Amino acid sequence: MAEPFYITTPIYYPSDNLHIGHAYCSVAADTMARFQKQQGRDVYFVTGTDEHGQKIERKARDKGVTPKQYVDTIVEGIRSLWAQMDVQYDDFLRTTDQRHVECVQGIFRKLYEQGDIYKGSYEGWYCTPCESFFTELQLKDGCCPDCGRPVEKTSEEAYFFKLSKYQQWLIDYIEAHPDFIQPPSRKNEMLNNFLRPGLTDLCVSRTSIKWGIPVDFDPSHTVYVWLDALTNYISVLGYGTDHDELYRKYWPANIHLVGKEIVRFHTIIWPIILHALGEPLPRKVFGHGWLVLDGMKMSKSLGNVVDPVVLCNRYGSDAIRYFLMREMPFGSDGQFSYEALLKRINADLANDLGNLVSRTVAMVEKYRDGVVPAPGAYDETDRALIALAEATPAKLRTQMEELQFSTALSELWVLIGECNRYIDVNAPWVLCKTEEGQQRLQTVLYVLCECIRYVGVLLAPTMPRTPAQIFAQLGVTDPALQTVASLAQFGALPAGTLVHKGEAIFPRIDIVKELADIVPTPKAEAKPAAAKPAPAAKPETADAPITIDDFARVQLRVARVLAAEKVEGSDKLLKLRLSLGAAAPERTVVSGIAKFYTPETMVNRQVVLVANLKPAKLRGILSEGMILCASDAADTTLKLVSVAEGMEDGATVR
RNA sequence: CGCGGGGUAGAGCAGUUUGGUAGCUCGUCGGGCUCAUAACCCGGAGGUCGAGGGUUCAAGUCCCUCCCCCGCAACCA
Repeated sequence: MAEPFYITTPIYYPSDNLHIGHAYCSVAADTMARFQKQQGRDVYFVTGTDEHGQKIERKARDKGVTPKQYVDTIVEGIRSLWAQMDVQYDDFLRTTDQRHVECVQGIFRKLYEQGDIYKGSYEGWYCTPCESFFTELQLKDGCCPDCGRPVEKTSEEAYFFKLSKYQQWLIDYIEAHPDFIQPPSRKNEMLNNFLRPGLTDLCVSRTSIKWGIPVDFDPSHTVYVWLDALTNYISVLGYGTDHDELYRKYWPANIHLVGKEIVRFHTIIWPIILHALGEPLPRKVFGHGWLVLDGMKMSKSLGNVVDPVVLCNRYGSDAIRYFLMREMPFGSDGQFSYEALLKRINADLANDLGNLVSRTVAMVEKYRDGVVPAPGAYDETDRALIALAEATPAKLRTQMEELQFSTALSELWVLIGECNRYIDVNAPWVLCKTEEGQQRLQTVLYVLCECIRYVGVLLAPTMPRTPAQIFAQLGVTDPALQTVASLAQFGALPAGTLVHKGEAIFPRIDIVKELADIVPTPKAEAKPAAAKPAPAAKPETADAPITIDDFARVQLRVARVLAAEKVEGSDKLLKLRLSLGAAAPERTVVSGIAKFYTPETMVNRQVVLVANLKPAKLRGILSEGMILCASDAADTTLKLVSVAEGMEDGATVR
């Protein structure tokens, strides 16, 4: 009876298409699921979408569709993304599924009946036009963070979950189970930051939000976020129904894989919910890091999201999966850049792996008519390589159990590297020339083919498609030779196997050309310029003439100031809220003009904005552009650049 | 002193738990090879391990002080 292994990703919020960061998490979960399956475990892997809430309600309204219609479209895209990336889940839970709705209602009722949920009132700030509640902290400058208009203090009836009651229990639990929260640094963060200072009870229902699961015994209330979202991990297993076989088999989960920003909910709220229900806790919550772009988090509003679909179409999902799992240690943040991606593909996949396969298969064809020869007696170099090959599966296992994907892959690449070295040391092209060399040549070719078979098998969890290509070239058709079990002892590959040289499995990419190609969108343009190996341009002096193309790279736009205020703690800076017309998102720009213009005189004025300037933080505020001004040499006078009347907001300046 | 993470070769990172000659990948320079996807193999250059002080025979690694970056503080993986 195989040991069960239950792994989950977070359920993603389908307010928009997913980006490469989401793919990162799902690929990791899928890789782990495939790995465990390969090890013979009975794996259950679940993902899904968290479809309720105000943001989606509003997005749908803007598009003139129902919330369900809206998320249906997005969810379709998500599923096709996972199909494209070979994320092979066993179940996909949508929080709008009837099974989930009933499960959540049942849990809510049970917690209410046992007194862990009680009715109280929720105080917050209400924005009438947006029909939204905000907490004090969410407000921007005391106004609605969405529309910038004033808000009023209101309260509404709401149900609360008694987190505080279980606080001490949870502290004790976390301390007694040091592996529960991974990586360990997150554990301290949770304890020091939230648990020890004390928990406040969690608001679990709202009357002002309609798009959600109704509380069945009090239908004016809608179940609010976390109680809805977190329970997906058990509702998907049929918890609380008559058909809870899956639940009994797979719960508690072996791993909840989550992003670092939601570790808190998964290690505080979720355990307490489960404990209150009398259910066991997941064995491990692993908070992975983020992919950052130019040192900044990816986000829609910054326009720096990377679309995984584009990447997969261009380079194949295996290459993207490999990059994601190899490039950065799991658990900490990692830089994403196109340059790093392309370098990885060339160096590791094309040069090391792909080329190893081609040169080996080519030699078997050239020297042995494509037939894998039988090995003779092994010498020192053979034995060293064989020992390495045989030891590699266990090394990978050790790393994978710790979710160290990157280290695991680098172990595998040690074997690949040694194969390449082995070829050099043994020089088959010399052996083939002499009678005495023939026997040796056979051994060398055999050892190489067998090692490559090892590589193919071990690659499969990370790269589901590549092994098939490798095996096709090697002539390995027997499924039994594609399992980890077949790696127990070196030499399972039968002599006499017929190889087939085919296309390069990872063709080299011309990085310079590709970089110029891949980033044509205006917003993204500024970034890779830095990454590009810029043909050693002499440091241009300010006086050197620029071409019209150089100038065209600067996007100048007319913008209207919606709001202005002084930046606290600075005597030079004004924080401006700008409109580029109704179609474009509003922007915040911090400008050093406070000594010359008061906030009041700025409002409703039209200014000229450098729209594609790389965002920068000034006094902790993200400034998304720059306002043009003229000033004299001594900076004693400064005047805003403006356009003659009658231009609409957002107009281009050139 | 809100909490947490980080500052190691041109770039990106490992090493810090258990102190003992500073390592990996990419780039760069030189050499080798010709089976292979201008690839592969070998070698070199390049670091006062953020700063200062301390403990020690010995500190990137332990202790103290300081500086700088980043994240979090009720819902962006």
